[in-house]
Amino acid sequence: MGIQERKGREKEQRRDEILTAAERVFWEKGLTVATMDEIAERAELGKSTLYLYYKSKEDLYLAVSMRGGQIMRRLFEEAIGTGEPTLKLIWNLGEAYYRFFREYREYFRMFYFMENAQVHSQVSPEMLETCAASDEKIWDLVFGLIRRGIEEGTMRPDLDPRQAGVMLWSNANGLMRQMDRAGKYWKETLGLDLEVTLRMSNRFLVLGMLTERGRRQWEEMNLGMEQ
Amino acid sequence: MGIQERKGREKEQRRDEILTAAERVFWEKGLTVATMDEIAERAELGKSTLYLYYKSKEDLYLAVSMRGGQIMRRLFEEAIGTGEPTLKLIWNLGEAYYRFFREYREYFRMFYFMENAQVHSQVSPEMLETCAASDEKIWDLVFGLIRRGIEEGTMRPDLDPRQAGVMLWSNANGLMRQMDRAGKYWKETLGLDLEVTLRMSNRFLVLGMLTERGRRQWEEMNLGMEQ
Amino acid sequence: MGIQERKGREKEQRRDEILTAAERVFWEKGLTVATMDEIAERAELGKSTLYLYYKSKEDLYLAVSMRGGQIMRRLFEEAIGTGEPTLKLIWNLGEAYYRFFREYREYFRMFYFMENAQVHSQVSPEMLETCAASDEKIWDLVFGLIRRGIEEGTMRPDLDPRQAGVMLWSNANGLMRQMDRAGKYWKETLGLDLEVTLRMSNRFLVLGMLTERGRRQWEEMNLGMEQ
Amino acid sequence: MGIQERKGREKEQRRDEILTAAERVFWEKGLTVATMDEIAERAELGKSTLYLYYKSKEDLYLAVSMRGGQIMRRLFEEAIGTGEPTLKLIWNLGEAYYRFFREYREYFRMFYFMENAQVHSQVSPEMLETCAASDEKIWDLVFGLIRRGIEEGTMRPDLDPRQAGVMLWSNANGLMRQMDRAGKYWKETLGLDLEVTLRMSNRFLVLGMLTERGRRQWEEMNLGMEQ
DNA sequence: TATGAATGAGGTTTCATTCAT
DNA sequence: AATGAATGAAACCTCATTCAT
Repeated sequence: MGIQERKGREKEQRRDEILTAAERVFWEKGLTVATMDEIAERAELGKSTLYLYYKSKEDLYLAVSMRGGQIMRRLFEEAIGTGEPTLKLIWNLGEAYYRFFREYREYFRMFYFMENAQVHSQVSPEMLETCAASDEKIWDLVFGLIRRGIEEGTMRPDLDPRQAGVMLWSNANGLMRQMDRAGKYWKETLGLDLEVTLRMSNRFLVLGMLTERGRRQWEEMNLGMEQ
Repeated sequence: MGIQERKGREKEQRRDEILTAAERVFWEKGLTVATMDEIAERAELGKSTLYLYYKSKEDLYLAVSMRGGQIMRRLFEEAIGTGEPTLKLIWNLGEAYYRFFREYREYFRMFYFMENAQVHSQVSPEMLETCAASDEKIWDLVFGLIRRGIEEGTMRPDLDPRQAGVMLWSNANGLMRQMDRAGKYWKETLGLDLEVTLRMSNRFLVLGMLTERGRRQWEEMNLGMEQ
Repeated sequence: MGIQERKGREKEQRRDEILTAAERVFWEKGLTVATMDEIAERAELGKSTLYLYYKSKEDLYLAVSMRGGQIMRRLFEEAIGTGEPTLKLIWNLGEAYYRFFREYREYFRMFYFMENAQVHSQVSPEMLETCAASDEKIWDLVFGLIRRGIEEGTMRPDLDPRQAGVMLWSNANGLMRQMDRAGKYWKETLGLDLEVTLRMSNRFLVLGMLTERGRRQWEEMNLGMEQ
Repeated sequence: MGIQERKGREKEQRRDEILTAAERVFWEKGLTVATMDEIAERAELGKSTLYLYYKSKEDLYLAVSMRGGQIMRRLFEEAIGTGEPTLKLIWNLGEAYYRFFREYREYFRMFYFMENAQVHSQVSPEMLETCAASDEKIWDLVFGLIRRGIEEGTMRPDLDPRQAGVMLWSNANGLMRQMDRAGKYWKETLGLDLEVTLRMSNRFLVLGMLTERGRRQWEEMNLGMEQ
């Protein structure tokens, strides 16, 4: 039994080492250019050993991605676990996503991959499912929060919580993509700080979702107006 | 003289045939999986002939992409050339982008590619420049429109036109990505039509940008409330 | 008739222009790396036009080579047309070859090509024949000279003129190849001037071919001892 | 331990098999015309396997070449290891080179390749170095022998051993090239056996290098006069 | 469990040459 | 005579993946 356990631990640890090696390579080269050879070398393992742990390069890529997903979820949970009013928590959530974007940019970029349906074919179904599950948990955090806002009467009762959630999320996402790709250009050539833009758009959207009471509460908190 | 012209026309036509063949293959397989072999076969040309017209697979991909860019620009120009009030034109622009998304989905997807900096290295500088120029023209349409709104006093004077532009564009983009990737899931599993969400978020954002006068005008037009 | 002539002249001139263009490209890149495209561009002609004048790249290469052959023959003829004693003329011939090596190195190098029988297959029979004819003329110069030496009693009567000729020629050739490939190395690293070596070996060979009378005459002329 | 060893042996053997297959193809087709495809097929290996062992076609070519170099060195060492007088050994060396030419003609031809600087660019630096080292060892054999002759007073003291060496080598080389390319022509059309010429020229050169004492010793041995 | 070795399937690109005009 | 366009054949090389040990 003890042996079983140790073996299990060791195996888990080995998986982790592989992920760490893969991470670096994927971050440097991207999915296409990265090679299993290089990952194996960086992991100080035989190339074929990688296949004992992950079924394909794409699977491995997704596994690394999911590390990012976990970090994101942790940030989200911290952001909404402060005991502050619901509207503030919603704001916090946006800020947490933005922080994830700033501090874990590489993971953020890896998420692009999921958007390319054509590559999904290379991924094992199990991995896809694991991903979907992870995704769902995050969405649930968001949905739950908005549902709470509706229940307490600060958010409009005609709002579908999921609609509101996807709206906020997609908006933030779209802008951060823009920042990632061309933020430098916007700032240096056009003199425009997209970070401000991001907060502003977020505020506009939230305002659209609030009841009169919510609006008053929001203005008291003065969110997204600093700077 | 006549000969010269005809030759020129024929060459242009041949370029077009190649694009059309490439289009299909790229749409079916995606950039990575598509092969020049298959494109050549579909174009009923020798593979090497392709290289007479386009320097690399990536170049060809971008050339196809730019067909989409041109369509988009045409749609945009139509949308804002109706002589309607500025706010309505802004709305039209969003609708035009959504129409592009619905009717030219494949082109929309090709734009993903531009976001992947790692592949840029394979593209010829000339092609990149052409792309950038095309991009700029589209942005200018958007910026100009918002600037007009500010000048006529329907949009808030403290607004930076470019900030407003990128806000609207990124939001729409983010949501449409979501729709593309998982729209079916949202609709069939969650019963949520993201098209409605898209219009709603767009309306919220615009509302945030309007002056009091603009808001009244907007409400009269009742935009984004149908359905 | 006049027209015929002019056409002929023009055609000859065009052939020459092509040769000149090809020359440069071959000298810069070598046979393998040079491309017909580049040659055509340098000649300011369409690529297919080249094929009107030369059947293949290899043919063209040989045609350029033969320009070198003609130069060599001219040098040889000058060298033995001075009216000096036969032994001096033999020496002159060696010097002429060496001069060709120094001043027309690129042509010298092109001759390597002939040694590679495997490439001969790509050459048209006519071109090969032309080459052989050119070769023969040069050999005849050499043979004739030695024959004269034998007849006048300065060279050993038991010598086969052709044997003596090929001996002198191959020896010089072998050393000049060495110089061409690694002359710098011999000089700079080993401090050895292969030019001296070349003259010395030539002298040794000639001495071996002389009769007693020839030897006296040779010593009077003091050839290959300077420096 | 046993396993390690066996694996090492097997790998070495595989390298050898590849060399043998490559050898045949290169000999038949020459470097340019030979293809890795054909070599792989002849080796009954996947084409990619070749690249596991050799970095490029040129590298593989050189590796085959070096087999020839090793054979040559072995012949040379045998030739000078007989305990005979130095002058005889020098003669032996020439004979050994000629024997190499006759019996390992294909390798001899491969050496042409080294003279083509343009192809060097395709070769890995390691391979070039290995080649250079192999070359040097052979030259050292030759130089050492002549140095010995000078020391013992049979060869002229004013002679530079390296000069003498390159002289003998280049002369032999030049003639053998002639034989290789056109030996048949000389023999059948002109009735001249270049083998005799080779020995004669060699004798003439050596004679030029000898002291009076050396000359007497040489004549006693009657070298190069047989037949 | 770990891996070295092997490979198959295909990748893009090049270029001498031909053909229709 | 001249050429632009087209191409076929092949070239080298890569890499994810599998297999025998």
